[in-house]
Amino acid sequence: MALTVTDDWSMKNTNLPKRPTEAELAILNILWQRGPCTVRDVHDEMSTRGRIGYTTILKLLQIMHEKGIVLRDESERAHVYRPKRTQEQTRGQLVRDLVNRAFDGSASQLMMSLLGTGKVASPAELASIRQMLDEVDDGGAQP
Amino acid sequence: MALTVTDDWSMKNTNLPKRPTEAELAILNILWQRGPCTVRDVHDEMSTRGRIGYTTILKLLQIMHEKGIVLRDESERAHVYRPKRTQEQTRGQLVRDLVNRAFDGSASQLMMSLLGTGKVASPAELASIRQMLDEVDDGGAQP
DNA sequence: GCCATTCTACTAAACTCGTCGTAGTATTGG
DNA sequence: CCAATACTACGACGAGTTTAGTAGAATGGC
Repeated sequence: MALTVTDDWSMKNTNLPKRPTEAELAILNILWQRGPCTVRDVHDEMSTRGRIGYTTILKLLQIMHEKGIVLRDESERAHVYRPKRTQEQTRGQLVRDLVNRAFDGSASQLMMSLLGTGKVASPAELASIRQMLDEVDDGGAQP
Repeated sequence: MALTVTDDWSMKNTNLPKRPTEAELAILNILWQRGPCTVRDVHDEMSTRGRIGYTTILKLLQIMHEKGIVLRDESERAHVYRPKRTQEQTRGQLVRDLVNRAFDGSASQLMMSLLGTGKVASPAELASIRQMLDEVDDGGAQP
């Protein structure tokens, strides 16, 4: 794809993780929240949000397994799936990706956009952000 | 799609904007940066980043026009394209989308992830963020 | 006037994503 | 033991995305 925005890599990118698709992320969210799940577990959870076929979830999880997004325990008849990467890792990846694709690599511009939506106006959120900022600033000067 | 995370719609969602695809966003970035462009303008800019066909860009822009993502001035032979929505609007949309899809609707959690990447450690960026935070906090109490 | 260039439109191939049906195999309840 | 049930694997399909080739119209240089 000639349109990608030049992630600075150094050849042989065979093992770098691709970002999950929409449906994959929805499944990962359930896996992170509920821990290792069978197809049925995931499907039950999904079903509370809307109509979705069992085999659809099955197929998605099989594909995610092929891609290496999830790990599979096949020791029991009902295979048990769990995420390969942590939620934090994946979130970081998604954020980095968005910063590169839409914010010219500038994290602070993303912040600005975030604050500009008015969706973050809650005082609790602001306080939380300030605290994080302080922590980063304090311990940020790495030895 | 039963897997979408329940955008709260109220019927007749015909006019809500969908988020641009990867290639569309790349083109929009050029349009925002350079102002209204012909297909050739966009293609020339794209060509500096990699090999890409002229008609590929043409087709993309035609599709984007059909979708209403860009506006087209056909008064000259070489049609001139410009974004329909501002960069800020689109950025806000993308950020909101990511917050909902991957951060459980919590903007502050996105902040945390952003600060955790280490990519934002630049003092200048931190200062910039602090300032933004102050401004939001100050004028945040809407009349 | 004519030929090369430039532009748009049309067509379509290759690929991904999301969806699900069907088939086959293993487990289990009566 | 056998029928119902539950599970995985496989295949397929429709929609959307990205890519590009080709046709045909408009323009311009000489």
